[in-house]
Amino acid sequence: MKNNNVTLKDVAKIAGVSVPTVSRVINNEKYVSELVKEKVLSVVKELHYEPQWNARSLRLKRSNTIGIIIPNVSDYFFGSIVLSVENFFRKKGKDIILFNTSNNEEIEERAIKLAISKRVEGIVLATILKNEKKLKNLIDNFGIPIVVTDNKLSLEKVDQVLSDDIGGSYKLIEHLIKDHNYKRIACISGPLDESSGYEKLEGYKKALIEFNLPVDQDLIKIAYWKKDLAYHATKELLNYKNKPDAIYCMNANMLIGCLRYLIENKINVPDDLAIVTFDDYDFVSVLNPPVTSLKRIDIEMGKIAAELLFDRIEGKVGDYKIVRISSDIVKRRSCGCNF
Amino acid sequence: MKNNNVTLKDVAKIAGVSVPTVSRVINNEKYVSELVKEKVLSVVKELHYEPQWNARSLRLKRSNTIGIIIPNVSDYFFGSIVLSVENFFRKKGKDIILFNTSNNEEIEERAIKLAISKRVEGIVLATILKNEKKLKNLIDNFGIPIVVTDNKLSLEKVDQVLSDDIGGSYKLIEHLIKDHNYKRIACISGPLDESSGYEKLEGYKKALIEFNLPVDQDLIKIAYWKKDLAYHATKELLNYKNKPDAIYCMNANMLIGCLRYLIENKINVPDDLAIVTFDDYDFVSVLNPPVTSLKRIDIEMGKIAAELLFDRIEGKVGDYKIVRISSDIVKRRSCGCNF
DNA sequence: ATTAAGTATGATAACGTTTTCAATAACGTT
DNA sequence: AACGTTATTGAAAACGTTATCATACTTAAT
Repeated sequence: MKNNNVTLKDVAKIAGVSVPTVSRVINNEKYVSELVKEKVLSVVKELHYEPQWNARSLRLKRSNTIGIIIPNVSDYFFGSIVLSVENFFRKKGKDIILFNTSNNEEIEERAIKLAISKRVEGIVLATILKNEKKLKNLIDNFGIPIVVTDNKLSLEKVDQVLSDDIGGSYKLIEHLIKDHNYKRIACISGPLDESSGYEKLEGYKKALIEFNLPVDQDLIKIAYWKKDLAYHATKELLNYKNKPDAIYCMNANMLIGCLRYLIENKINVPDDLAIVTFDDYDFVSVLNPPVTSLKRIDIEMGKIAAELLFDRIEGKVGDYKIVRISSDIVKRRSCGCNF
Repeated sequence: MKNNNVTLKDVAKIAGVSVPTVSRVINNEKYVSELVKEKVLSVVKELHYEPQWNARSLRLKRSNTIGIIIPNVSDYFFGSIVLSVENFFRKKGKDIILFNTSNNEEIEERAIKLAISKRVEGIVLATILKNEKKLKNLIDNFGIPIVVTDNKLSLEKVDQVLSDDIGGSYKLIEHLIKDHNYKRIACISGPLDESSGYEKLEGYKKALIEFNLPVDQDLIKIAYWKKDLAYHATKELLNYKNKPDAIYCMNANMLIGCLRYLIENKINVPDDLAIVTFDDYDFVSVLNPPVTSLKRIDIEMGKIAAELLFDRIEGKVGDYKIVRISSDIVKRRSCGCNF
């Protein structure tokens, strides 16, 4: 009864037909008699035959597999991306093979090569920019469809799905200034050599400048998307003689670090300090007070990335796109709104 | 310069040697002369040769791939499991292929078959119990190593890594009763046909009984791990004439739903109502007030699951284990503690 | 009745590897 | 000088599929 590697040959022998005939049956091709079909299917069932994808892929030169390369699945943002990419491609009958890079450029490079070696049909890639040159080489040499997300790359021949970081930041800061009259708005930032950090900072500055507020370098703390660094950044900011009256956190991790300091030090939001953050993960709305942020677009980004990749895999030609997804502000009490 | 499928044969031809020789070089076998080795490696580099895993796997009868089957990657718990399993097996040179089942039994069954069809070397499975019988068949028929996590299965021939749900619940409720004298403790529960729901409820009841409190069915609301159902459950609970004085949420999603209702209705924690929850994800500690919970063990569970699976794959024999991981309480202000 | 077209099957080759196995060369030992 | 090792290589087979081709049998159309 135990399978442990039944092959077409085994099925063929017992069913008393040839190997190609069995293949035809399980692939539902025409030109198989009803009689044979039934016989074969019954043997397939009896032996618990399952086709072997290695062999199939080798023969078909098609792996039916998509690679997804991200820093960390358990991150709020990347988890969602993986989920929606998986959902999309599962429906298309393709599998997802997952690579966590832990933000390590060496691991990322190995991941890309491995993915290629596995002959994935395409890659969804959230890259750290440091590999840009190597990545260009890989794309040129292997010509595999890649969709980039999260960080913008200055590469041709890839589609990109990005959030409107400049616009999003701008909306948040504009709201703080225009609707609530905050004047010293600090910013806990991601690294500026990643486009998402750089552009979010651009949006922040743009709003300040537009409303005639000074851009004070002391109010900009780079915390590399990390909780603990954000904690320390918050501490520094609030130890200034001339304290900020609002803090903008560029991602959820840093929001958590920031809040940890505020709670430990019993700083009241929004009375002592306003808070806004970029992404609206579900816990953000149940913080006390709920935190103003931008509506989530991660699920949508994943879906669009998957669609673009699928089109490329199917051979659709055309210019490579950079899709920017912008998002509305969700006003909540952390900035003084009364919702 | 473009690769697009360089094979050993191509390398062999240009290097002026035979195919097996190239194979020997890239696999670092002995009995290859230095001269040939150098020549071959230079051609490999020049042509950007990457070995083709399909062919390799077919020949070696080894896929170097692990399947991981879970309801939802972007869930706090499962995201962590996936992360630690990936980390472990990546170091062992194995890939992870990911299946989201969306808690759908049909999808789960297909996922298991697909995984087998891909000849994964083992499976980490967080299953919904409904497939238990089919799962037993699959295991019997294919004899593939499986480690089960999250929910306990009454199956032999699998290792299991579970949290100590009874003990954990007990600790939380005990704390509420013994240290803070709460008397009407409600419970927002997962479904009772999953062991994690059932056992958490057992722990809850055990504590009540032990401290001579009645088990009031009206205070037990099943919200199927979902935010919105937990929201409604909370609403119902707080509309009773005889309101609860504390609520225990069995997972993070339901905590979020519960908190949403509390915030909307300006219910003060812990003055009006105490809250405890099972898992200590990072946002739990920055809620206002921070919520009492049990220390996270998801990362550890993933690691242990991976280790057990690896041992089975390597052929280690021995009794199948059920590893229970228990976890300490983290006391915070949501239940009246003063931390 | 002859032919053409369609239906049903199997033999053979191919996908890209690795693993025998055999052949040859190089080398020291007697 | 004959021999046994050991080192180096290649030819051929195999892994489990699917595609191509050829063959044989039906059926329908003339």
